[in-house]
Amino acid sequence: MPRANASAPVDGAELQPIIETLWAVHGPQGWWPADTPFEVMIGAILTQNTSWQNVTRAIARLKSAALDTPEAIRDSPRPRLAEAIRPSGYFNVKAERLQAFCTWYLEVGGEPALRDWSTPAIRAALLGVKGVGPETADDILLYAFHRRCFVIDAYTRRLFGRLGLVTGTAPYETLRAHFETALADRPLPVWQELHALIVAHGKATCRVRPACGACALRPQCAVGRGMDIGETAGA
DNA sequence: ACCCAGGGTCATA
DNA sequence: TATGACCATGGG
Repeated sequence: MPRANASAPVDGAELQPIIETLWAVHGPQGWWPADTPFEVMIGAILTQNTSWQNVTRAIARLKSAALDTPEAIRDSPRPRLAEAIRPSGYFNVKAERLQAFCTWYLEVGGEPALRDWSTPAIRAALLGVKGVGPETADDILLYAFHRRCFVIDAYTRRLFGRLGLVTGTAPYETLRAHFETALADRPLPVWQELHALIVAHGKATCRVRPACGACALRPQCAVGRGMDIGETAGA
């Protein structure tokens, strides 16, 4: 089985034309879709393995229930919080995660205090909160704290795995290191926009069943050129 | 009636 | 280290 050069790390020179193509096709995304940094953080937890549309419902319900501040979420009876976020799915699990997060957030002094923390310090602290894993932490760092952390999500694994630039199943930290090296000399907005563009492309084109016929990246894509990268799923 | 969605934790080997 | 079970709603 040809592995399509799958162990090669992402390279800045290879990344640039991909960014330009995605930008040309999907346009500026303006992520993260939220009004405040705190809302970004809540949304990052609510969107775990869940469509964003369901998350917007949950956030609207949090606002109507006056559960849109860290204090209110922390102090709410858990069943009441869970009911408010019901549309996001996993509502019992996520209610516990939101409260764990808000408890931590208030303990450390919120954004005013966290602004002065180094990126690795915030990241380590976030990962210490039960229910915050690497992707959620990097969402929060990139879009709420404006730090240059690259988010590895299912869309990123799928797209770049198919492109043949990474092994899609590689450990999170391996992929993050590859992308962060490739983006090292790029400014924050490029990091934010690239992740958003990857999601847009993953929804519109590089879906589970890919629409290669309509894909602008096809010429530079291993799957688009008909290579087998080990996705057995195709029926 | 499926499959999928901007994951994470915990138990098991 | 690496799988698998579990969590649960709403759209295609």
